Amino acid sequence: MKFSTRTTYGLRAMIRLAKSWGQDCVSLARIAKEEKISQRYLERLFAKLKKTGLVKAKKGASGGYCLTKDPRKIIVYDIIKVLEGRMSPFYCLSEDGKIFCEEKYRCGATKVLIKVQKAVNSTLKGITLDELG
Amino acid sequence: MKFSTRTTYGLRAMIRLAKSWGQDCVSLARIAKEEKISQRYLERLFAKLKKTGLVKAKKGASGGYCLTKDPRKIIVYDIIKVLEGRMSPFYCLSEDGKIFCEEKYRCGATKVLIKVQKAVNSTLKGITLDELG
DNA sequence: TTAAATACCAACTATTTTAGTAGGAGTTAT
DNA sequence: ATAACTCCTACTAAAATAGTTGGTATTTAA
Repeated sequence: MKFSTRTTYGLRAMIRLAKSWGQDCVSLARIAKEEKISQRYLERLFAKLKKTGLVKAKKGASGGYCLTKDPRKIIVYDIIKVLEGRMSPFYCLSEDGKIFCEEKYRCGATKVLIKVQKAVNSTLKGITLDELG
Repeated sequence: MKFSTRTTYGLRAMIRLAKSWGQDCVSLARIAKEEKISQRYLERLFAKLKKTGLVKAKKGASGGYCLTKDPRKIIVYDIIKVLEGRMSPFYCLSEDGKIFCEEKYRCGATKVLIKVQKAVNSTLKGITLDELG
């Protein structure tokens, strides 16, 4: 059970943006260099983050990305959900904890997974981006 | 972020053994049939579970596996740890929460991972096998 | 107005992990 | 003796992860 590097990379990049909140955009080239992450890989991650409205982009020279709102109002759960793609600990659970599998009446394992999911989600929902600087 | 099928399969099999606690061993052929899991795959999972002492085996005809102790005393965390192989949410964390990565002083992401790890572990440590029947 | 810096788009690839399968050897109750 | 088991090691197919590659579009700064 683990998070992918996407999550860590993306979080670190977002933390970097939080540091420059209220100032100019930060280019991916810069973040990539500072955080030692592949720029090309970051580009792909930021495409997602932009699509969901967590960041906005400024094209052209001296462009880059910046947050769309105050880092104190950005919930870490929302970032990780985008990066990780799926926040359910297993296939028979949806993100909000609903059970898919037909055999639910005899699968005690789902009981465990539901508890884990709740614990993880409530943890992540209780952290804001600014706390990570 | 998810658990592998190993975890679900293994948990279900362990729950099945808990059901027969105090009685005869249960063969993998039977569990595989009842739970609709590949027997060959279960064999491999049980090799691990046996190695860590969670179950014991009885060879030969009418043999099988059974728990080594009362399911009320078996912690789900210990089962999943064996099955999943790694309980750390990311590479730079060890199972007990220690930080490996050199860049820890500037990686706010680890703060998140540590919290998640604690939440998951304490959840799993609070569930015993008998509760899942 | 041109050149450099940037985001943006889509496809490709290498590596690792997952989820098994296959073949057989050793044990034991009946 | 034989059928029902565990047990051991290696192999394989599919998926996910972690990137890379090549190129286009847009904007700023010189």
